[in-house]
Amino acid sequence: MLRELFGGRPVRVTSPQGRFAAGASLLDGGTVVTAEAWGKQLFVGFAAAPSASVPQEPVHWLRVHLGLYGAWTFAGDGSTDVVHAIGAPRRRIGERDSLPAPVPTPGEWVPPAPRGAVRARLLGPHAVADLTGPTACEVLTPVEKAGVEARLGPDPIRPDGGRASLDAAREAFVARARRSRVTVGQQLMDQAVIAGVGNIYRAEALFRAGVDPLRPGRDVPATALAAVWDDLVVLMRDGADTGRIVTTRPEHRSGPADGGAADARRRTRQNSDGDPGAVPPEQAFSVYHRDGQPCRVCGAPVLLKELAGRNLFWCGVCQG
DNA sequence: GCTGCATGATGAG
DNA sequence: TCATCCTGCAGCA
Repeated sequence: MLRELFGGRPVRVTSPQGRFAAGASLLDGGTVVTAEAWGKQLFVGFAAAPSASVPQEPVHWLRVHLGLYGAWTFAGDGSTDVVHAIGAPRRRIGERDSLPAPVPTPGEWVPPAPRGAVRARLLGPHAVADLTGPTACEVLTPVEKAGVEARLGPDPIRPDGGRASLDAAREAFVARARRSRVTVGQQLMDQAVIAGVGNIYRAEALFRAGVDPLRPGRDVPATALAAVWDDLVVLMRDGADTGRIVTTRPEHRSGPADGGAADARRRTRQNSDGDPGAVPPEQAFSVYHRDGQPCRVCGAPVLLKELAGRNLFWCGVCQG
């Protein structure tokens, strides 16, 4: 999307909040030539100057990691149809903040003032992207970027998994997880083991595979780990497509009487919540944030335990 | 107005 | 294992 919004033309890069001022000045006036993701990291490639014919190799890479509360919010003149936000904003520019209505004459579009603590702002002729609250926002050289990527595990969303092939990526994940007696629950959160999995996918993928998250990685059968990988390939790509995480199987989604529905809505808001066609938020997860409620499959109460500083949710029966 | 919480990661001890 | 970084918002007074 950043490519669509800003690609090919010089982009103004600023740091309204000020904490990214030095990096912004390095990028300001450059051209976005590519944007790619590896796990939770976003890399935006900037070429120094626009050029009509010569293919542009990035000289700077903007590395962004949203972390827990980082978010992108987007606004534009309406000439490009984009989502309003990515990440953890409880607001959407297009909803509450209400953008200036699409201007009939795009040339006169004026970007809205930055709202909140905007670390970085990318501004093109027709659109603006504001970054708030990231864990990481820095400018890297191509060599530094390669160094970051070398430390990341395979990524189920990437077409080749970030390895020679998707099969090779799966094998790398399985072998790495079975190398250690660290619990598989912790390993799924380790970006060097597998990139891109967070607390939701960790809990949900292990539930779907019937794997006990507290089991040491080396004791989990390779077939089970391979199944977890294959499942994550489907789940995470679907999530990337829809901008929304849904991990329940249709037959396990309960009706409106589902306990804790309001609670689930409050605790994890996602894109397109409220969309009549979408799976309602209180039915999107099997175990995540469902502690104390009955397992959708067996009825046993969903368990909660703090593991390495993060909440782990699982069913002690289905994942026993 | 204040407090606590959140889909993360890092560094000290 | 803990503190710390960072931000916005729901839930409270």
